[in-house]
Amino acid sequence: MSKAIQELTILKEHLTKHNLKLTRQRENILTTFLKMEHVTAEHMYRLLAKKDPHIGLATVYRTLKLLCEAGLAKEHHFGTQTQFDNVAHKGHHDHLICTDCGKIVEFENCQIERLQEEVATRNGFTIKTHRLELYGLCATCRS
Amino acid sequence: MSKAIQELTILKEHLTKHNLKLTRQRENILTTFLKMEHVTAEHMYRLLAKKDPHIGLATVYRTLKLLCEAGLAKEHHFGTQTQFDNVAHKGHHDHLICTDCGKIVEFENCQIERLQEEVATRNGFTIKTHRLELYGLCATCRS
DNA sequence: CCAGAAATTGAGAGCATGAATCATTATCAG
DNA sequence: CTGATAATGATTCATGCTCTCAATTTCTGG
Ligand SMILES: [Mn+2]
Ligand SMILES: [Mn+2]
Ligand SMILES: [Zn+2]
Ligand SMILES: [Zn+2]
Repeated sequence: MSKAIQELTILKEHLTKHNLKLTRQRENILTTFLKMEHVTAEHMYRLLAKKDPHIGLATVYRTLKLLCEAGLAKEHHFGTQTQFDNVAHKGHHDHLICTDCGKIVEFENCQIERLQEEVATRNGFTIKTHRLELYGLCATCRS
Repeated sequence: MSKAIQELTILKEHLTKHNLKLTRQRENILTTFLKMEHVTAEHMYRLLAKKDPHIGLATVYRTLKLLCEAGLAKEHHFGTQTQFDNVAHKGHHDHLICTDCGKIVEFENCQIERLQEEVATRNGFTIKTHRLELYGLCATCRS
């Protein structure tokens, strides 16, 4: 089973479970979404408008939110931009962001995660989510 | 020298250095700002409006930005809210945020900071800033 | 294969935050 | 004081996203 089909299956199951319908727009948005790592709603809208000039911006926003609910996407707020992250085949990770060229590198560091838990426990908190973003210059932009 | 006077001095020096003027509004905003740890522009606006109903919202935004430039405040984006943090007497710190009651706890963990540097170096990045926020439930809201 | 209930769509209005505009007012150096 | 210059505040604008609603599409089950 190819990855794209597997993700379409996940979406279909989510739709069925919530009495929602599979539409041409939802399929198109998923297909385009799966081709990239991170994408903004506006960017997706412009990509889709090339194929279907009548796609609505509201539909793009609604569907990206739907993909989050189905567990296929994850929303990240980097600076002023809201990026949707293709997470179906990824575990948890945080991000390094180049403030010059916008390059995004994903990383995972379980030592940091463990220390976060420690901090929370020490303060009587139970962590539900966290957000760790490192902003700076990538190797290319530094030189 | 009291803390409030010390901070007024810092602001005055910043103003002089940049050919800016000390106004009644700027003094009032600083005075109110120094009384709290974290505040939003809207909240500050409502507090000030009690004393001076003619204060402009734009002035509040402009002055909070000015306080950031003078090093007295630091802007944080928590969820959808933008909080201004009274940092004159604090070093760098990150935040634990209760998603139920909104409580904010500050912490500092140099082990995490060091690991962040390591991650960046390993990926060829030079960190300029970072953002670490832990969201969850505080002890009170958990029970 | 329908018919019809229910969900979805897209155009545009609405909303929230924050920044720009600009005529009027306040500051402050000389 | 006075004049150059900066600041203010009412308002409009910009951005990013959500809501509204009439028209359309989906899809179930007879
Ligand atoms: Mn990612
Ligand atoms: Mn703080
Ligand atoms: Zn770069
Ligand atoms: Zn709480």
